[in-house]
Amino acid sequence: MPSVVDIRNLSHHEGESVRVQGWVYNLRESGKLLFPIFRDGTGLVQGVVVKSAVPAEVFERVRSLTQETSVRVEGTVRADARAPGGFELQVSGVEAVQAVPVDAPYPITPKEHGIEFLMDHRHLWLRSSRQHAILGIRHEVIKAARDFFDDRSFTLVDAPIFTPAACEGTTTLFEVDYFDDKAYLTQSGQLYNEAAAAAVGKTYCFGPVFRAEKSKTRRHLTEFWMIEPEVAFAGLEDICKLGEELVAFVVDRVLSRRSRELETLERDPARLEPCRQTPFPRLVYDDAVKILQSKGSEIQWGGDLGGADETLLSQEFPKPVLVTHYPSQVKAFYMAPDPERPELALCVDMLAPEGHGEIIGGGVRLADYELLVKRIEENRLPRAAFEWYLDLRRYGAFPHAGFGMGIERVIGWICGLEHVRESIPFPRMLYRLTP
RNA sequence: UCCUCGGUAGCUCAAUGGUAGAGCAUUCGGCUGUUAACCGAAGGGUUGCAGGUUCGAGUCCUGCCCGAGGAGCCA
Repeated sequence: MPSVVDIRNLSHHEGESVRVQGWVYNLRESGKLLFPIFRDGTGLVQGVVVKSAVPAEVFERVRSLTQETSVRVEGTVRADARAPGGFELQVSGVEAVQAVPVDAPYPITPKEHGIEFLMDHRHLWLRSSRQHAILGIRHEVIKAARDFFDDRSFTLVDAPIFTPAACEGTTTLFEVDYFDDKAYLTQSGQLYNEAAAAAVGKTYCFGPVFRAEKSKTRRHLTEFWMIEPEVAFAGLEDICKLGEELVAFVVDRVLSRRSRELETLERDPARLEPCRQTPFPRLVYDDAVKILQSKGSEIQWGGDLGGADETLLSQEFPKPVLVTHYPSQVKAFYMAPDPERPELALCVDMLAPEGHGEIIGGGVRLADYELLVKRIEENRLPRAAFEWYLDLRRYGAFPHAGFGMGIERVIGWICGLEHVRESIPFPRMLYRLTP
């Protein structure tokens, strides 16, 4: 029996008899010729069946294959300029593992579909070449981000998903029953990262986070994945550098290893090319506000950047732009103040080009016990839930900084997606929980 | 939560208040190199739900449901 070969590797088996296992992608017919297209997750290959060259039953069996029927195919690999990709499979036999019934065909045809229909069939939509390419790039982005930290002696310390209290405001928390108590799904691993940093110096966590924001925009998910480094004794400049090096590293990896996927997505690599190199442009908040006002934004000093502001600003630069020193009032309670201008926070946001939004948010953490207690009270946060966090300021308080990078927005930017929902296999959004 | 747009065949969409249609998909027929093949034919409808106006409603009105885009919100 011929050995199983991945479609991606068929070109190395020219002239050999091989077996392919996968699914029927499409079937074209031309008189006494059949052109079934098979996919196996590694690629697509065109099969060829000539009626006069095979037993009638084999011809008939291929002819009756329905879209997405799972199959085992045997045939000979041959080079042919007329085949997409230059190689095709001269089919000698096919076995339908499960034939998709004629009266209940595969719903996603190789034609146009609306977003609602596609999202309802997300579990099947993933099989399409475009979604397949995005899955490949998502894998590469995650692998690259982890390699980046692993290669720099960061220790992965996983943060919990059930948490007793909010890292941020309480309005955006998903509450769940926890036996006789309440718990919340984490919004960030950040507070736990600070504990881990005191244990291992340089740490990161990577996992899903949850935000019950009733946001309905192309940049928002209620469940998304964040990679969050935290570095002991680091300052703002240290993590700005870390952030831009991370992003440049990820972009470089995708450009060098996933050019085929970018091509499938019709994403121009030239748009990403500059982002392989650091440094990235930097702006302090004061200047960002001035630029935005000169561009016609309504923003006033002291307010946070709106979605439109972020887009406007990002369009000024070919690379991601780092905005630092926001007013403390628009940032989280644990942000350290700038010693020179205490009304500002030592924080940084990185905005992706082309309006893909904030991809990194972080800063220097408040190390001072008294000030942290004051901030917790000012924000009306439940003190008891933060006692363990305050311990980090009682026992060897240390300056430290870190950030979180939202994986989906990075993928959305790199892939040039209209909406982040395509950057995660099964998006969770305001009005979508299935499939 | 608010604003805007939408819901008609499996899909994408048409249809002055007057017989509900096309393309694709499906099935059948034709074609020995197709490239989202092409050509011909057939089958396929509770027009999101409920009520109202009207001789007559896919179309107008009211309410509801679902979805999309955006806003607010969002380290």
